[in-house]
Amino acid sequence: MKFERELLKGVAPAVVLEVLSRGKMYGYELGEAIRQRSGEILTLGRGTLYPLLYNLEAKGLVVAEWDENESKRRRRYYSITGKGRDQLARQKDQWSQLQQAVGLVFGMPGANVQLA
Amino acid sequence: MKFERELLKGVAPAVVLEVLSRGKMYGYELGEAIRQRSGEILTLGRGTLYPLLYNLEAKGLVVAEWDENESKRRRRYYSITGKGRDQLARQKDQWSQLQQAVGLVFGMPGANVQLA
DNA sequence: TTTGCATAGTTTGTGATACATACTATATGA
DNA sequence: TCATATAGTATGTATCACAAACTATGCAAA
Repeated sequence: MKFERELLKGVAPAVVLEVLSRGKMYGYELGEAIRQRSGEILTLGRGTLYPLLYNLEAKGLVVAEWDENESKRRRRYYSITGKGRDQLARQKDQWSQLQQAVGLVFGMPGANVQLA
Repeated sequence: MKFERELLKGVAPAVVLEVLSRGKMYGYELGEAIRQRSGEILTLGRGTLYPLLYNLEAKGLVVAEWDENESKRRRRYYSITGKGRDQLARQKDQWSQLQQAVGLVFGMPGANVQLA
């Protein structure tokens, strides 16, 4: 599914953090996981996903480490940090609010989703 | 409500087109209408709304005309075009899909909203 | 009268970022 | 050997939300 470019903006970091909140992953694996978990709808290209990960790392929301196994192909594993979890909770809340607001404007019912 | 800056991206044009699809409005009025219709959640500043309208006009999705009444304060009325309505339908569909995809990733239920 | 507030629109500059594309490189199976 | 899938990096482009500063009008209260 090819989205209008800008539509994905803003929600992409939250999606990455959400998937990482269930366990560490390396970049490529993460891209596949997002695709599968979103019902094949969200597909982040390399040029989107990797810079996004660098950005999250720079903000201290994830930490990265190279695969300790030297013999295999080099993989960089990403884990979410405590700060990342806090940020994720805020972003999910904001997403929920945005969803509700846009639902009201569009006249879509049933956009009232609760978070934990 | 102050959203994470980027979260609003992409959906803003659709919100504007949606509100305009119910009748012509001038910029300031439109901003207030969006705020009210979204349950006071979405507030587009002048620096967001006006450039957005210029952009939609340049793309032929809306047309603008100055208020014919000379004596009053100048107001620029915007109307949605046929092309704008087509675009709106596509954008609403994309929003619906994105909502569903993100809902799946976040594990939120009830994100299956139908469009007409 | 003048002062302040709400209305109304324009313009500029900043920061952020999704994406395409091109590049290097490894593992595996036909 | 060669194609394909995997894995990560780097660069350049286009887009856009927003703050802030600016001009200007209408109206009501001090």
